[in-house]
Amino acid sequence: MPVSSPASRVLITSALPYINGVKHLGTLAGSQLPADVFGRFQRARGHETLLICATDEHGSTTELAAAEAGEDVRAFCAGQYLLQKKAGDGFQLSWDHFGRSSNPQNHELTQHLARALWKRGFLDVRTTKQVYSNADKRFLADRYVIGTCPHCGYESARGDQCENCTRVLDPVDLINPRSAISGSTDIEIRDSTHLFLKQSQFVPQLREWIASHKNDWPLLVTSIANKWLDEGLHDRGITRDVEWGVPVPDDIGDGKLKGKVFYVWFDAPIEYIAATKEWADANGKGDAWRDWWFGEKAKDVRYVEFMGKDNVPFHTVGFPVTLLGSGEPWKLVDRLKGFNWLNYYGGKFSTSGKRGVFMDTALEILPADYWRYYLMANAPESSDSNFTWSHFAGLVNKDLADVLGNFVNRVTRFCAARFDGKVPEGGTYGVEEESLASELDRRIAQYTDYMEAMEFRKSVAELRAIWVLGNEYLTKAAPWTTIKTDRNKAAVGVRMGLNLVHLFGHLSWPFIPNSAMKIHQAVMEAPDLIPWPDEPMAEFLDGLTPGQPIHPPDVLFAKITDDQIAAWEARFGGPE
RNA sequence: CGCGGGGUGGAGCAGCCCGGUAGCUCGUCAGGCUCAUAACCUGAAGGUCAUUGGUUCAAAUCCAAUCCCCGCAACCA
Repeated sequence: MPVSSPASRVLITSALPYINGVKHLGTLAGSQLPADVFGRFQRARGHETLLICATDEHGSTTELAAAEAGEDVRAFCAGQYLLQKKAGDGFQLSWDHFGRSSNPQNHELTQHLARALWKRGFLDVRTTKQVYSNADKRFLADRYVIGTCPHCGYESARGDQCENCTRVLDPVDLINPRSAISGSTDIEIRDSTHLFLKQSQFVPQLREWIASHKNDWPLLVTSIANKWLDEGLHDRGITRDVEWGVPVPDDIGDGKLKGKVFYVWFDAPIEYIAATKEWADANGKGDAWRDWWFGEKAKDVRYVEFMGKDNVPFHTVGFPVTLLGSGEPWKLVDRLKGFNWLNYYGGKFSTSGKRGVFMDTALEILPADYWRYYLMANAPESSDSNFTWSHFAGLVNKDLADVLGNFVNRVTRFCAARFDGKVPEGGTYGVEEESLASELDRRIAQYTDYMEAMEFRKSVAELRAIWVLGNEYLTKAAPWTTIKTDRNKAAVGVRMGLNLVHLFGHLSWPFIPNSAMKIHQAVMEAPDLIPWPDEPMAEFLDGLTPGQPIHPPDVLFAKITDDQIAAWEARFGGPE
């Protein structure tokens, strides 16, 4: 049967969602959701699995958002954290721990790793020119400086790039520069001292490491990683002149970095580890977190990361350099699954433009499983993919409602009507049933392989094909016909149908956990964690006890109507 | 010539690494069934695989050039 996997412990992280604002479906599709699906799959297979995520909270963007909301940054983050946690729970994201990068565990670990890097000579103190706004009393990141583009004359060019002519800019080149925050022109260039991570020294090591994963990372990931190395890896500033972050300790940089904090992209990935410590602390597990990340005990851990393509450089370059440079035996990622973007009608999801669907509003409209199924069936694996309401409705209506939901419905209803709502007794499985079982053995092995390979589109297609086998079988068995002449024969068809319902509950659980639970409960009590079937199908499909009662569920998946599509296109944006 | 990804029947995708009858889902059309959410099952039509040139007995697949779409370009996260 299914392939066996080498490691018995699986550590899974998904890219940390930025704290500011509930994320849209594209963010969900590219990191948190596939991490959850994969985590559920690994748990179902009986592996010890740890699924970690957290909010990424630091940085000037948060400070400014808090100021705009008129809140203290800490209170602001606490509120946003709860919103994100709630949205994730609503989507049934089964994290073992959902942490916060602002927690003490991360402060401690970030400072520890920085000290290790400093002691080993991998951090440089350098002075750079920064734009300072007197009105805002703060240094401005490049993108917060606005002025006239020296190339094309566009008046609202940002300091990092002109949106009009697309040229890359330096904020000091802008004509009539002003603060994007206050609009003030009272700005000046000041010197500021920062720590730089000497990434450039790690190029050969990184190159070798990335090359070793040529076959188990997606092309997208190795391409992006190699691109950074090929273009010449620059040392990277890892501190910022903002308030909200992990402070640089006094013993680094000979006191020249007083008042500075680490840049979010330095401390955010460290939070993967720190969140694991949060998990251990919260559950009285002591040093158990180290066994997942550090030294000999972590060697049999298979570590898998999920992220959108924007995050790939930080996970293939920045974070590995932090860990390697520390000189300590930290676990590096084994398998890195990167995703392209999910677009909305060909364009970006946009908070300000009110385009697209966000996690909280999505759940107001439809149950989590509808979204989970669609987002994984349509996962942007090989290229960007595109959300449209009619595509979404098509998948939900056809696959979930017609193929799966209706199958469960027709089997259980017929059983209730003609067999007293109990698993029918009588008759024995014959050639049709044996042939179905061996076909399912093949299909499930393929499905399992795809899941293990994290090929989610193909996995869903295989799962769907398995559901279709149920309908095919039932049509051939036609118990509604045979019952007129041969009750035992009809009993065989219905009994097999109910066993298939049971099977579908098991196989569907990673993708659509709530529905899978309902499907399973139609034929018997369901455990909280529905295991992956590893026995031969001939055995599994004989698992229900004749005579036991069943419980036909209500309609599992309601169809999406054309009126709803039209209403949602009007509400969330649709074809231009 | 900045970099990466993509361009395959009406729509969405697989196949490309390791050349050898072009595959899947939706949609369309026809038939079957009537247990079921007007659903399910069977069959059919529909593609010069972006374009051009090359290598080869043979190219969606390898090579070269061109065109188009998306994203990125290091202080946005």
